[in-house]
Amino acid sequence: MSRSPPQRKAQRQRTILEAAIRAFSRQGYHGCTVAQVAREAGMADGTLYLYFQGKEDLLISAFRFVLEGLLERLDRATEQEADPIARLRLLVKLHLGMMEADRDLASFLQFQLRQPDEAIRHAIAEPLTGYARRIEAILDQGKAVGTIRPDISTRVMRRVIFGAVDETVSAWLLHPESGTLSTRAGPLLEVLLRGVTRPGPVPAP
Amino acid sequence: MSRSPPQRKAQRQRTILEAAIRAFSRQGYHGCTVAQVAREAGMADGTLYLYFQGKEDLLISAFRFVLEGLLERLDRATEQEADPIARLRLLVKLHLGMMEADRDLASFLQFQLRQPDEAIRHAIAEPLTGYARRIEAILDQGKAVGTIRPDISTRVMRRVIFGAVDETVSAWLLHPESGTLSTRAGPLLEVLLRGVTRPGPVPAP
Amino acid sequence: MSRSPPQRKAQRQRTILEAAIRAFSRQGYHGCTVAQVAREAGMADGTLYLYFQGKEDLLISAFRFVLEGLLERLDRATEQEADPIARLRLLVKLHLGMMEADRDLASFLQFQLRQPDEAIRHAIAEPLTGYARRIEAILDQGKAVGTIRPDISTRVMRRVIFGAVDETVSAWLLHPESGTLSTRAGPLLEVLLRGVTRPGPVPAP
Amino acid sequence: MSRSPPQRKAQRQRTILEAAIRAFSRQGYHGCTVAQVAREAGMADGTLYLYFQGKEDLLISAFRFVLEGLLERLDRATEQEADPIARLRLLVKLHLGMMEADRDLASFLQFQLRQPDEAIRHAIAEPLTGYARRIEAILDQGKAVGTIRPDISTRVMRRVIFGAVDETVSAWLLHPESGTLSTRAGPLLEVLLRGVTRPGPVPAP
DNA sequence: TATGAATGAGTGTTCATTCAT
DNA sequence: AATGAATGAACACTCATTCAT
Repeated sequence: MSRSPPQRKAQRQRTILEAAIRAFSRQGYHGCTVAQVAREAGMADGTLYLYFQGKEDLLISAFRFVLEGLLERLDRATEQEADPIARLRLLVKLHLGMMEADRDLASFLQFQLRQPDEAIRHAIAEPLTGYARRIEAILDQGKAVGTIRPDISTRVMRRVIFGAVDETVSAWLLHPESGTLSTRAGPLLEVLLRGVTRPGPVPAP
Repeated sequence: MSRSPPQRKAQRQRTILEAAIRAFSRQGYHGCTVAQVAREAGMADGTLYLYFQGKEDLLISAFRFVLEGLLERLDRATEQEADPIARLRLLVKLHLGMMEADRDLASFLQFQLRQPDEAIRHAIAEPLTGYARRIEAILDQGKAVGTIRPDISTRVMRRVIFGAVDETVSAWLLHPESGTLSTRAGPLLEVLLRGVTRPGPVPAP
Repeated sequence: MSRSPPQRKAQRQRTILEAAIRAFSRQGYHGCTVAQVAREAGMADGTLYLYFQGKEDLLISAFRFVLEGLLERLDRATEQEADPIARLRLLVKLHLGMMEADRDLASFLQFQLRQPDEAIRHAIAEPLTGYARRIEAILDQGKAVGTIRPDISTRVMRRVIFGAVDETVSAWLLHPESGTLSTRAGPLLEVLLRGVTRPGPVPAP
Repeated sequence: MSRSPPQRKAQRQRTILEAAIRAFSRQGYHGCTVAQVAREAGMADGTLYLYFQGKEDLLISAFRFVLEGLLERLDRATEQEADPIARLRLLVKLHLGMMEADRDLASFLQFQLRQPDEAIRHAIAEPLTGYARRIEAILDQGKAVGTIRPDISTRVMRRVIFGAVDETVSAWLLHPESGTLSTRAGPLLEVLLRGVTRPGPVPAP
């Protein structure tokens, strides 16, 4: 039974985006031709242009598709958990788990996301901000209940968390032989939560 | 008085690399033509090829040039300091300070470094590893003297530190209006050293 | 009440041709897509191909349609008039009047007719020749009754007349602000009939 | 002996323009690829772009090149002649002679000049106006000395002359078998000067 | 009969690289 | 050593045409 037209169009777009993610992650946005994406999607070159404005639109749409998918899954998974620390644990574990489950997607996100092109950066700013807000909401909640330290700006902590997770994924992609990704969640969280120093009086700056 | 030939050649290469860094940081590696780099360096297109193999060699050489310069300055500045925690503080402050002092260089490093091209990644792996080793050396030293916690793998902690610093610089580049970079060193280090949680018994996972 | 099939088909073709004339006149044959013609005609792209072989056939058919319509109307209007000079006056006035009445059509004829493509030229040669024959018939008739000078080849005179009218229409299309087209018929005819020189002995060549 | 750089550049541009005129005249602007023009000029595709902005600039530049060349030669030839009628004769004869001498150039002018594209039309308007001004100057001069009739607007007469010459050239290009072009100047001028009617009282409209 | 999604050949243009001067 | 004119391979994108529905 064939789907109704709008569903068919959405399905087609999804097929193309998934092909684009695979192609871009393997060869990079600039190292990849539109023809290769089309071939990966099993279509003719021209067909892509029925669904996307051009190559750049393909990249931007792929980012939004991926990021929004991640956010949605994170939200669904963390909404049950009330405790901020537990939510943070969940978020990091899920993030690492999803990256490990789809290596193409992870590679796409880690290595294609930092495009120097202003237009691209602007277009993906919103979903990225969405991710940052999730972390900050957890931290603020933790401050409210007293489990997150109040003396540090939420934004600074968010950057540490985001940067640490990001770097962990990148390192795993570059050296996959060094082990699984999801098992790194534990130690990573331990450092994020308690710092690198042995408990005791902090040395003065 | 003209310099001796080898010095003259090195000087010329340096001029070209600095031009390349400016050009790449502004327009991105792929958004930039060799002709633009040549113009920025005040030479003819063909001249670049007397000093570098091609565009890619230019990028790789620029990375090495920048990274080795950074490492050298970090080494010179931290060699005096014996205490691991103090050295870590110094390293982070210096890193942020150098990025703030040369925005083109910072932009170049943050946004051009993650190239999906395998050849490029391979070529810059060595100096990047050098940076990682500096951090790990400090951490190991700290473990030895007992100020760094021994229960977490050095590599995991290094990734957290590197990722956090990296993300902090990126955020500053994307939102320069939000303040100076070097003043962020204090809170950032505080989080890295002590974690995001309020001191007390850690909640069980 | 629906028409009989052949009439319906002819009606449909006419709709398409009129749409093509509008579209081609506005954007030019090469600046216009088949999709635009279809949209102008209120049909799907593919439908055009049920009535015409392709884009070129559309152009050629449009030319024949327009030229044959013009000829028919000219014939109907001039058949009553017996005097050659009067018929020539009528023909020029009608031509200008028809162009003025349908600017799209005029634009189409003036700017699309001279196609460098050999196949197109060949295909529209016949109706164009028909127009030339009308003028020549009038001139020959004038020669017969003695009002047109016999010392000049009919073909040369026909070219002067055709060229002058053609240029007048073109100039009006390019500079519509300079006035109405039909009022130019009088002076134009005066020049064609009596020349640009003040009456008197012609200067020797 | 090699020429100095500016001469070399101008020479190169000229080579390209002459190749473009040949290619466009044979296949039409739209039926011709940039690669074909390059091949005709004996260069690589990319070389054209060192001298012209693109295909459209090539067309516009070719028009200006041709028209300015024609005007210059017309001016040089007619400047000696003082009598307006004689100058008009000269102008028409020269025009036909130049067209006959270079069939590619004639074909290019007659069939490519009427481009529906607004930008192209605008760009070639100026040299075309120059040609019109030459004719009008002669006519006004004739009115002043009394050999051109004063009762008809100069502009109307100019259009008749221009249109008649234009149509004569076009007809010769389309039917080259019907004879030489320059011998048509005499009868053509006779009609333009004295009209198509046998001398005598003009029939009332 | 009518549709419009899909096709894929075709083209203007860019740009890294070379090499004669 | 330095130049910069010349090259030509490569690529994003268009659009006339087809055909399954």
